[in-house]
Parts: sequence; C-alpha cells; structure tokens
Amino acid sequence: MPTVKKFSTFGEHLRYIREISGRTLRDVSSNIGVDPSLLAKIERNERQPTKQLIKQVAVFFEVSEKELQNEFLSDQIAYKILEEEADLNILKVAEKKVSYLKNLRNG
Amino acid sequence: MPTVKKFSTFGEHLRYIREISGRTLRDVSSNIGVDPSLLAKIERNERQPTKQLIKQVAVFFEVSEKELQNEFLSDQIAYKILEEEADLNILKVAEKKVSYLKNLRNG
DNA sequence: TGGCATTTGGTCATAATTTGTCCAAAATTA
DNA sequence: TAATTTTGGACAAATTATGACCAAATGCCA
Repeated sequence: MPTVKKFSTFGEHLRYIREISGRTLRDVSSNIGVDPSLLAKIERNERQPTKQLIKQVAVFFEVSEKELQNEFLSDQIAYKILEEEADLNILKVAEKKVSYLKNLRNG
Repeated sequence: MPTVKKFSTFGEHLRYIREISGRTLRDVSSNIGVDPSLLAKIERNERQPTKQLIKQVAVFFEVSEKELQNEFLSDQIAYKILEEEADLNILKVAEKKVSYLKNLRNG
C-alpha cells in the first residue's frame, strides 16, 4: 500500500496536523502568540501565513519547516493561476525561465 | 528551421518589441501616459507592470494582451521560485493543486 | 569634441494591499 | 442548556508597491 498522497492546501494540511495533535485553535494560537481567528482563517486559506508564522507552527508541531514552506509556496502558485485563469502550460514556461534566470545570474 | 524560442523575461520581451518598432522609451511612455523611467525599469525587470499597463502596451504595439499577461505571470512564478530558493518540483505540486482546487470549486 | 537625445538610478510621496486584533455570531460538544 | 470552539466581519496598523521627479550616465553623430 503506497503512502497516502494528498493534494490538499496549506490550510488543510495545517488543520490536519493540528487535529491529529488533538489541539484547539485557541490552544495553538495562545502558544504561538496570535489570535485564534487568524489561525482559523489560515486553515481555511482565507489568510496567508507569514514566514514567521510558518516557522512557529513548524516548531510547535515539530514538523519540517521546509516542507510547510513548500506547501505554502505551491499553494500561492496554484491560487495565482486560478485567479488569473491562466493555462497550466505557463508552469513549463516558468520552469524554463528559472533556468534562464539562474544562468543570467551566474553568467 | 524551427521558430526561434526565447525564454526571456517580460521586460526583455517588451524591450524587444519596442526596439523593433524603432521607438524610444520617451516616445512610448508619453503615448501611454507614464514616466519613461518607469517603463525603463519594467524593461529591466526592476518594476512590475500593472494589468492596466500591460493592456496599454499591448494596444500600443498591437500585440496580444493575453500573451503579454502570460509572459508576465510566468515571470512572477519564476522569480518567486528563485527568491525562495525552492525546488522546481513544487511546480508539479502546484499543478496538481490547481486541479484539486478547481474540483473543490465545482464540487 | 560638443551637443543632443536616450536611458538609468535614486529618492520620495502616495496608493494599495496585507496583517493581525477585537468582538460578536454561529456551531459544536458534553 | 452551558461551555467551548470556530467563524465572520470590521478595522487600525504595518508593509509593500506604484509612479513621478530629477539628476547622472550613456550613446550617438555632426
């Protein structure tokens, strides 16, 4: 049986790890020093977490900060594409541009 | 011989179409009603164009607005990835998320 | 070289967007 | 029903982006 792969969002992922830890929003938010409604909004993808907040929840739940960052970044890209109603092939264009820009930098 | 494929940036693209049209920054900027230094920065990717400005240059140069928008959007994604020093495979994750989110919407 | 036009770079006020809090309403749970 | 948790809206504060102004640099060519 393969590991379960989820294509959920950052918010859903965060809610998931909070719920399996058995903690409430109030509990978590008071521990990391933010308002519970803010965390709730982040879990519902109505607000974007700052890097600072990503780090805080990673530390609090003892999960990989880098993984959460990636989760969030891919969310941002996905939302952008939806918002602009853009074609998915722009992702391939973007990929080529990354190489191109890296070359520009290095020379 | 295949058509020449360029992986240049939005700014480079804009500069290209301006130069083949034989126009100066001052000329173009006065026509679309912005400061020449702003256009110059956009061509050097030091400033991001607004949607409004993308439309204006598309009209002025008689090129596809949608194409310019895509050029800009893929730029934004590429720059984001570079800035966050993220792995390119997050693009694949983002792609899956787009489908996932589209499903969420429709049901 | 000199003079003119073009492009670049820095600074700044303003505008636009985002963040996070407060608090009340709704939902959930016991 | 009471207590707790979660949601939603409104708002001030903070952050970020935009575009203009202007001077310095560069390029061009008589």
